[in-house]
Amino acid sequence: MTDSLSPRAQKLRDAGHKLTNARLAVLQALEESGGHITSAEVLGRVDEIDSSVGRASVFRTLDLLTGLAIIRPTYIGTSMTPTYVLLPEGHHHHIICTNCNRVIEFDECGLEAIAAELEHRLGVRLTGHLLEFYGLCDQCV
Amino acid sequence: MTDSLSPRAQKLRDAGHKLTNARLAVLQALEESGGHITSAEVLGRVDEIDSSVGRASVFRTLDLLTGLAIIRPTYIGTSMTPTYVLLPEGHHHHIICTNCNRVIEFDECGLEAIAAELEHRLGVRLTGHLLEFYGLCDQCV
DNA sequence: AATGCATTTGATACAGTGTATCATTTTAGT
DNA sequence: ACTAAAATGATACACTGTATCAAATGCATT
Repeated sequence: MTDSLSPRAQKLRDAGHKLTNARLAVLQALEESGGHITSAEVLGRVDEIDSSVGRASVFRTLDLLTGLAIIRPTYIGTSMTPTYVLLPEGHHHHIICTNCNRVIEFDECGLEAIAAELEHRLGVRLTGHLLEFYGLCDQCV
Repeated sequence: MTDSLSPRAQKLRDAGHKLTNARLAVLQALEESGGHITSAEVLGRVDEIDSSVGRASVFRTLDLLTGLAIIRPTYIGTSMTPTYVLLPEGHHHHIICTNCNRVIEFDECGLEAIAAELEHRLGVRLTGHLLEFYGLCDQCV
């Protein structure tokens, strides 16, 4: 059967991973979430989608998707189990190897441009990136 | 006494917070760390600096420093207690209000330039930002 | 369609992190 | 020095993410 897969499911398969019920359920939960979702919410949604999916598989899948740059865990509000990064001048840029966790620092200039430049200069293979600004919204200033 | 304070300690005070032993110990631990450090390592270093500092104060201070954009928790490697962010095209940009945790999405263009533009257009007050790329380093490609 | 095998799974029990609570201490302005 | 407000430390707890491993499953091949 040549089922039409979601782009993300296709990406999973292309990377050599099996499309299991657990993984598809997590993907569905993420896609239905609107873009921002906690692990607790993923667990809840997945349980509704397929209650036979185990807790461990959900976390395993989230890690897998993170490694593929399909999702990225981030801190909204309070902190839990982080690696703290000093922001010397109010900002910081780095590449994290998703395989060996090495951190390679560099100076900022462009964005899409710098990605290509970094891939060429450092021999890295970039699959995604995240830019976050911090501060106060108009309701809180 | 007009002690010379570290820039970060000054920032803390300027924001209206008291300079306690616990906070100074955490700052020192962070500054001695080289820039990347886990909470467990902070706890260890702080214990060496001043063993009377309690566990709770360390976490409180880390949250405080995060709110001031002095540090920023991030995931290096595996995940713990995250808010998962979908990366539609392999990347994503947003502002997180450190007070009410609201997320405001926007499209990327510059970097320092876009920060100023966002402050003007959205009425937000930005104190810092973080740009992360994901992928494989040259040893792992 | 059936087979075979590496991958993945789910259940459980556990380790560790971050938090709530609150009486006591400390900071810093007067 | 005095004082009020802010912050602390100790403890006990809730909860998250993980290790383990026998059983199940995806999927390439026949």
